[in-house]
Amino acid sequence: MEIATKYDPSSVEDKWYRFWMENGFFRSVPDEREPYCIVIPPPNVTGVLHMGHMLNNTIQDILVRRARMLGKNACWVPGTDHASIATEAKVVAKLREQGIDKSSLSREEFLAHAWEWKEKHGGIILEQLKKLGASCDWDRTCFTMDEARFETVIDVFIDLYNKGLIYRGARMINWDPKALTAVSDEEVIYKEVKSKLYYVRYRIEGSSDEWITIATTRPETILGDTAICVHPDDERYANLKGRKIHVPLINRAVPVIFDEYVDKEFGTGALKVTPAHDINDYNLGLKYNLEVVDTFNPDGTLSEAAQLYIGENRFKVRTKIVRDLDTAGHIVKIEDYTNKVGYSERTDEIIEPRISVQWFMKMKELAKPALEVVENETVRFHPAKYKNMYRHWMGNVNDWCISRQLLWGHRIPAWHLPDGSFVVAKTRHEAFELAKSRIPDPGSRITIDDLKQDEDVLDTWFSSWLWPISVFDGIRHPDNADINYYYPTVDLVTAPEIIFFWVARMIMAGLLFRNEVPFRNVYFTGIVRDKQGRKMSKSLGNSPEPIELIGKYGADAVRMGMLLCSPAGNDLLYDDSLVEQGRNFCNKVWNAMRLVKGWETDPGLEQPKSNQVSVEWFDSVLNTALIDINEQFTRYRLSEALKDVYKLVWDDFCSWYLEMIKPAFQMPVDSKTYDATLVFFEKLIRLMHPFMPFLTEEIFHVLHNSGEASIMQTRLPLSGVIDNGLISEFDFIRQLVMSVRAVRSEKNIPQKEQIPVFIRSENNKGKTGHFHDVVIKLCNLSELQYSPDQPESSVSFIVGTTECFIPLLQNINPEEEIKKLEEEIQYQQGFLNTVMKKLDNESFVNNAPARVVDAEKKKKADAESRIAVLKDQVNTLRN
RNA sequence: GGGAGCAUAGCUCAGCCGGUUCAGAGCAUCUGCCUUACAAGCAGAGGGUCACAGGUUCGAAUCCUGUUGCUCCCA
Repeated sequence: MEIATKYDPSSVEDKWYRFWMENGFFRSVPDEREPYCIVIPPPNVTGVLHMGHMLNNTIQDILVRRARMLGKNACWVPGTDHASIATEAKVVAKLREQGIDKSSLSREEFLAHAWEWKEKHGGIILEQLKKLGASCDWDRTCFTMDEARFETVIDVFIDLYNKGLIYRGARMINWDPKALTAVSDEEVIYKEVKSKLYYVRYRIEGSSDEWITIATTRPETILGDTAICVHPDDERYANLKGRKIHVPLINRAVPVIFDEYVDKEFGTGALKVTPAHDINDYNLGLKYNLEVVDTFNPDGTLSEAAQLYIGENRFKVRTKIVRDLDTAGHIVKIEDYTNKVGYSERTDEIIEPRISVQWFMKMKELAKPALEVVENETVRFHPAKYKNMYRHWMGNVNDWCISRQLLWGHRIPAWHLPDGSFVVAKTRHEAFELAKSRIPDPGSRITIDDLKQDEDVLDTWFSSWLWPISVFDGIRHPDNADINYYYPTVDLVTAPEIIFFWVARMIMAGLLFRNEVPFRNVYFTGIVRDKQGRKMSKSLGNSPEPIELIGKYGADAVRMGMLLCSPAGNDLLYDDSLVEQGRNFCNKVWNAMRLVKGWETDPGLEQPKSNQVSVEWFDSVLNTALIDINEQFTRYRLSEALKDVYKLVWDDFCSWYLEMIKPAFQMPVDSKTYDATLVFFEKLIRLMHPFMPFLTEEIFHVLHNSGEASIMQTRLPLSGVIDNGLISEFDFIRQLVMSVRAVRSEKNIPQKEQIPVFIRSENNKGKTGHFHDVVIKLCNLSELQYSPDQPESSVSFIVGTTECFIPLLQNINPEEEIKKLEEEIQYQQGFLNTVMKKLDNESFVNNAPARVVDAEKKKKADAESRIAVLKDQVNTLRN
């Protein structure tokens, strides 16, 4: 059979993915095995796969496939998130393209469009994950707004409301004037912007020319001022007690209040107070019972209450009011100023603090136990440094604003009554019954049609936080077989930026509803950046298209590339060269298979000693590596694990082992060695399978025509006996071989040309042992002999403390050799000096552990003997 | 303003509790090879005052303090 010299992923990947799906290898149902479960961080239905998903899902797939091959019942639950703001924005944009205005549609009509959009685009990202090789149990695919999840969310809302954890109230919230909705604190991104600090003077009541100057970055909110605040200890303003101040342009008289909140050093030390438009001012307003004048409309234009500039955009008004203030003689000066301004994560609009009636969830009580389980490592973070961040946040949580003024989402199950009160219930009917029961006078005339359901929907994270429970329907059916078996899940793989949005809240939900954490480990991936360290973004155009990348290099190569350079929690600077490295590795493995597959065996051939020892050696190397790699996994150092695999396969297996046992051209190999090699190869591809599922499945089948079996069904190789003596014996051989090669390279001796090597030995006893023939083969030697003397006209080198020679007829320049030797002597002498310095130091000898002192003594002896040998060489050359 | 983390080769990083010929790996670079598995390859080579300054110690990349620079989170 002809096998191509290059591995072609495109010809095998779809084939094997179909094979896995058709055989249901990803399917998991509860049984007697130990469960291993991961729930996917559900990507947005609006999303298409980006590099962050690639990294994240590669890691999950590696963990799941590994668990499966450890004999666990592995279950990876996929799904998508309805992403209310993002999806609604997309649907609105699409409708606009069709000339349809959102406001012209009823709620039901809009939702019909949204669902249509979801059905059409919602599955794309999951199909893309399949290209990556994701081994999700697709039969379990969930959507945060499918029937079970929807009902779950509503049930939870009602439950928490009844428990008093959810309340409705007027609070200052972050308002997105573009999306026309409240957003949570976590959805506000603070950016540093260059702006101006305006010094504006306000006239003091009862005088014609007494003024107080305040500094503000937001002059357009002046119309909403209801107080001036100064520090109680500020002598400059002590005379203002009991006086009133006139707000410019509208001449509203407002009080002066004295509060330590004011920073005397900032600006003029006097602060204008606008309770409707600043969170700190709002708090001052509460404290001093100030009037609240809301001068903005929801869309960020000025309202009637502003009296001036009504209907105009807030930033246009800023320019205008500054001009008008100046004209009226109120502007004292304007300074450049840099401050931080909050932007909406979704729309990039500047957030407007706004007082509005919203739904909130109390967080303090929930935060405490959720912090506790991370502190005591019931939930472990990888890397652990995120514990600090988590602790800090959990100690300072505010109540969670869970209502959004959107249509796409879980509509809040609250029903408003004509008298302004409301009831919370699942259906209109239940709400009606509840409302009736609450009204003391049964004769009061409300009808079921008087109930009006709350217009708001819930924050998207209000469904996500239930995800590890809701995917198993554990809220509606708390005792079902799935939830009992799979919950708590084992690992969660996610980005550190959603540690509070999502991770913390899932932990709270888990403890609240199941009295058990949702997962044992959280693996935080880094952010995928470009080579210059910039975030990947559409606007920069610096993100490769993942599907194209897979098409070009193969899924296995991309997976490897993603992982190779991304230790947990570190950002990954993406570069195509990483994926190329992955592809090259695939090809290397492919060609190793071609080599082994091409060998003929001869049953009559006895196994040479050198092959036997090579097999024993690699067996020990492999067993050592298996332990190391397993250790890397238990520490969640996946990137390191992959590097170890890479070295084991490329260096130890291909570069050394295969070269050691490789038969001469068109010669057969003995069957013992051949069989051992096949066993090694199979162990290696099993070990590699979680990282590179497609290539390993292909090789698995090429190696033994496996038919309907899959490598997925096999177990990871287990470590066996390790002969450390043999390993260190080979370390000497490796150095010897490398030294001979170095001489060849230096002296321009072609690899084809056979050369002799002599090893100095007084008693003709060899140091190469069973590897004798291996050395001859790897170095292409005509002979390898032991001799007490140095042959005529030869170059020498030292391996450890052993002197070796290669006789050369030409190419020897004594001067050059002497120079090199003397450089080496100098280096060794320097080394010896540092060792001597330690050994001459009495406190070192007395205080250091014996083992360390002995090591130094050995260093000394070795260095001395090497120097002696080198000096000897120089003398020989001189004569 | 509050908190956290990082600084080691051109790049990305490893180096856990101080001691292995400790200054490492991969990539990149340079040199020589199309050697019958693989040029997506093979062999070899060069490259770092471990940010800076102190301290602890027989001994510091590793522990402590300070300085500088960068990054992230929170307000």
